[in-house]
Amino acid sequence: MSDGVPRNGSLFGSSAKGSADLAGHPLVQRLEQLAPLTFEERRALVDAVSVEKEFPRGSEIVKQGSEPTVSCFLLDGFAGQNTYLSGGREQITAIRIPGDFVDLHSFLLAGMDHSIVALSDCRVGLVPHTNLKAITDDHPHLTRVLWLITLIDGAIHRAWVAAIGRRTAEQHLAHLVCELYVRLSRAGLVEGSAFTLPMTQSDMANALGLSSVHVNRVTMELRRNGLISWRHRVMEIPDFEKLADFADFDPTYLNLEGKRLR
Amino acid sequence: MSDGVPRNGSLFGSSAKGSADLAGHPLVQRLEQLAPLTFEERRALVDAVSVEKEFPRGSEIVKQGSEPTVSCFLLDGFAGQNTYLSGGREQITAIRIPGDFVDLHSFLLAGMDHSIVALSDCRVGLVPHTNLKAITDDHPHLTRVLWLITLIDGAIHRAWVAAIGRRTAEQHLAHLVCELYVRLSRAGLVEGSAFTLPMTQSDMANALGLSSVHVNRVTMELRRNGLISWRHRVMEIPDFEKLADFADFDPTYLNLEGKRLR
DNA sequence: CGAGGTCTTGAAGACGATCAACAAACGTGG
DNA sequence: CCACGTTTGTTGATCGTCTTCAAGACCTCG
Repeated sequence: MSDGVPRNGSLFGSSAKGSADLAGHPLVQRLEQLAPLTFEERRALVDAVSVEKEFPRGSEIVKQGSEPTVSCFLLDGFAGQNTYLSGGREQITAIRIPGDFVDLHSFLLAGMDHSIVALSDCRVGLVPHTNLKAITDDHPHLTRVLWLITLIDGAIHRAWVAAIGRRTAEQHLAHLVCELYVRLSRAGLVEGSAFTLPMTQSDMANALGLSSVHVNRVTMELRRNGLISWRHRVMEIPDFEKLADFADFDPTYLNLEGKRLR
Repeated sequence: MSDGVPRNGSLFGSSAKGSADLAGHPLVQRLEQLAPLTFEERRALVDAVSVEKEFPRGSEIVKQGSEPTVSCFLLDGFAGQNTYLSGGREQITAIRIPGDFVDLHSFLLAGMDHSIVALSDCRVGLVPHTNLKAITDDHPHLTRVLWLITLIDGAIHRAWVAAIGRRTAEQHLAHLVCELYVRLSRAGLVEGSAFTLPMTQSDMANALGLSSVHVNRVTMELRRNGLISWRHRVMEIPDFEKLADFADFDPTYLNLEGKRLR
């Protein structure tokens, strides 16, 4: 955790709130997309958030090698899970969007194997690990839903390994755009067929394991073929089916279907 | 779950066992490398295993697209998490060794986004999801350890994304060998500086996202430089430090350190 | 209006894929 | 134990994708 601006006064920070509000909390909304929660579970979840913090674009929200005692929930903005290698090489291993529990895994993992970097200005809710510990002691169902969140992260990683290993650069970019489109849809952040994508082509290159020059060329090729239009931080997808088809995109791994967890 | 030979009579299958035995169960051993367990927790874990099954090399232990009601624990042999794409392309996203809880994630995930394929003859213990459900209802600490196992899997996936995206083929192969060396050491499967690796160069190619021809060339280059000798299913590492250095291998992600979870 | 970041384009070269052929190892049955 | 077929490993030649380096155009924001 580095140079963010501490902030209090979250709309949902206090325990003295009515029950109606709880369903509107971004954390509750996200988890209830996976499984319904009881009032007590919502309460426990909302109360687990301690403070909010803001991070300017480019800043490190969590540092590789550190051992955090809180986990971050992304309220606003895009962030990247960034692994730094020797020789200045870096690789983004996941893109985090509003509503994502960015580093829930740091609750149990010993040390951070990657950084969390703000890809745009970010607003983050902090959840102390002690609170997560309490939740796992008292709320088995809620624990399973939290666990599930990290399992979906794992599935996304697998999809990335397959994409980077066996798809062409063009297909890979298309696949990532499909993934973001579906996830942002779920988060209510797609308007029509377009969404705001604050990442630069160079950020994208770090996510795809390519050079920024090649991302540029591949982007232009996809534009030429009418699969995407990506300009001025706006990604537009004229025909999602066509793009998904080209990318060989199968959304199974995003776990949209759900499963009875209670 | 396909054509395996069902088998009963596990040494630890019955509930009527003495307490001393439990610590020797491979499942217990694996979890206790991460955190100590109470007697009740060991009991619950061992009792969760229903039957054992065997799978010949090349067979599918779990099928992509299926919705398993049991999870598999690998007692013996090597298995690969294999993602199949269109056009016959395939990518291994993780290598499973004896002691690994191969598809624990299928407990909560809706459908399998990948297959589990036997890379050698395998012996597997089956754990019904209903039993895992019971564990998560009654044993918070044990639940956290199981969760942690899947989080380490996620960390391995991240390391693979970084390796495949930003390392040269030579470094990548070296990195994978380092990973296997460390994990097999923990499982007590390294003798001296060598271990049995039942995978073919072609399997390795599927894990590295390369062609088998190139894996062969890279292997020979590493041999020429004295970093590995890999022949007849035996991988030998004359100087692990040297190999780790070359591969830019940092074992943090394997979570060897541990953390207080109780 | 100017400066720094981002995008675009070109040219050259490295890395890895593909195709093809052969050698070595393995396993299976006679 | 050997013969034979199959799988796995090895090598060469050629091709394509993506990288690197370099320079210029375009934005955006102070």
